[in-house]
Amino acid sequence: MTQEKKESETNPAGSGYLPGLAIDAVIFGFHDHQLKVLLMEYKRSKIFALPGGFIRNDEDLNKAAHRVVSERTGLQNIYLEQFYVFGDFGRSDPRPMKSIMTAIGLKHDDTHWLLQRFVSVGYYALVDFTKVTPMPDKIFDGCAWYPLGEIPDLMQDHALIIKKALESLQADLDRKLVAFNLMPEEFTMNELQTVYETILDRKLLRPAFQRKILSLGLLERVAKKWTGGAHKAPYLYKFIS
Amino acid sequence: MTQEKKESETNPAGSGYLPGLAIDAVIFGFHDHQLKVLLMEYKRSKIFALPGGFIRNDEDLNKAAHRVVSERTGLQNIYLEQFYVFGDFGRSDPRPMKSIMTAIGLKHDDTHWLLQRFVSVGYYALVDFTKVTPMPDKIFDGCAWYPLGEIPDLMQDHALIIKKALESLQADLDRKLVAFNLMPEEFTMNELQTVYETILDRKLLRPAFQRKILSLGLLERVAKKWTGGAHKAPYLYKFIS
DNA sequence: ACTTATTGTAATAATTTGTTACAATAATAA
DNA sequence: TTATTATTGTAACAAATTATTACAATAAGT
Repeated sequence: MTQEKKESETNPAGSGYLPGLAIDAVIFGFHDHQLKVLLMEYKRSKIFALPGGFIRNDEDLNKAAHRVVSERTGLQNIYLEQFYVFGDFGRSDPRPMKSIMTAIGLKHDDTHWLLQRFVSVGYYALVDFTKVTPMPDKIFDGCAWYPLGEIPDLMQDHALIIKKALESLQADLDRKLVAFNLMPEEFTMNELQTVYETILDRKLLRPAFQRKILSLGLLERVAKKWTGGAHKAPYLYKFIS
Repeated sequence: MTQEKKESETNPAGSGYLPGLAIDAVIFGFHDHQLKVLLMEYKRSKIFALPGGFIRNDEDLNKAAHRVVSERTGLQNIYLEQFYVFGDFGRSDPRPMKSIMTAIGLKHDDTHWLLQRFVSVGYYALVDFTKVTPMPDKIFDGCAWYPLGEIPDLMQDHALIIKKALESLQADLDRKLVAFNLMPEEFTMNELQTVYETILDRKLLRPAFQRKILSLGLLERVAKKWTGGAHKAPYLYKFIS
């Protein structure tokens, strides 16, 4: 099965996939007190890009997005949110892709489907950093986490896509309950607060935060966590419902 | 110019337009104490649909959406918001379109581009009802307003698209300042409150609403309005910024 | 003038959010 | 063992926001 599909991803006409339509995924993880995103790299030419993919002729768009994110993270059942469609005429600069295709020895002329105009549906994903195994694909031989403050130059409009994804995440933060998807199974209140503060890019007051979060009734106290620090041990919480 | 474009919209291959990608617009207006949407009707077979269109090869997606909405309303500079992409495999039932094409004598077989799978980008528009001149298109010979409570059966997943559009509008209502786009130049506080109540589908308290809206500092008092009613005359306001 | 309906806003109550304060630890050092 | 230190959990209070009640100010009609 995968053989055939991968074939069609590199054939010149792109048969088997919806033409002109792509998915770009901004996969957020939290680690080391930072928000990070998963980026693909074509190492030879140091070209960076968001994880992306195409939609099969018989595949739901949202299913395709889940597939793309699963293929890069190794995870199933990921929290995914459509946030914007990037459809400007000028967004598809074919040059970086062209130089990659030349470098990997993929035969192509200017009519190769990967070099045409693409409209791209932007999704953001929230994942438990500790569970992810970054996986390269056919075209990009690197796949790794980059802190939001240290994003390298990206292909096409991918920097804008990340910016819009972050803005959407910030807006969704209290309307939905998205932040929990970034946490491991068990976490302290302080860790959760740090995630909120990092996403919103501002400090929150500890007592107010704790009161607000606990009042949602979504957290269950698991046990105390001995951190080894010279102070009272915090509770561990886990998400219920 | 328009001649050529209209030609390409009905030719069997759909040349000149991005393949497989469409725009559906939920155009909201407010009139007679009701939220209404603009619907297209093919009168012979009583088939109803949302106003929609396609994206030209050299056209920005958002520009295309503005064009689509302008063509149906006669208005320029419309408030438009992308809200969701509808991309399920099963959403494109070709039968209604087929029967219309037969009825209008458009030659086609099953490979005609209008009968293929489409992914559709959903936009909602907010317009001043009193300024709109509903305009039919090549395929649908009717274009008229329908109150949200009296929407007829619609093609494909267009009922779902309206539902999602309304949910997005509700969510955007206080984060952005969208409601003003539904108002005429000058309006009373009561009229504005009715719009809010209709969108949110719940009653609001008059003093709280007035205080909140005025505290935004976006409204200017114009003059009193003599309604002819046996009571104090309300102020008229207009939107400043 | 008196009545009625509705407006604009003041006054008060309830709720939510922001801030300060402090007792309860877990480790380390005296 | 007993301070000392850092951090946690939460109470207590303050400020701000939002909800509710109340009422004077009209614009007609009676």
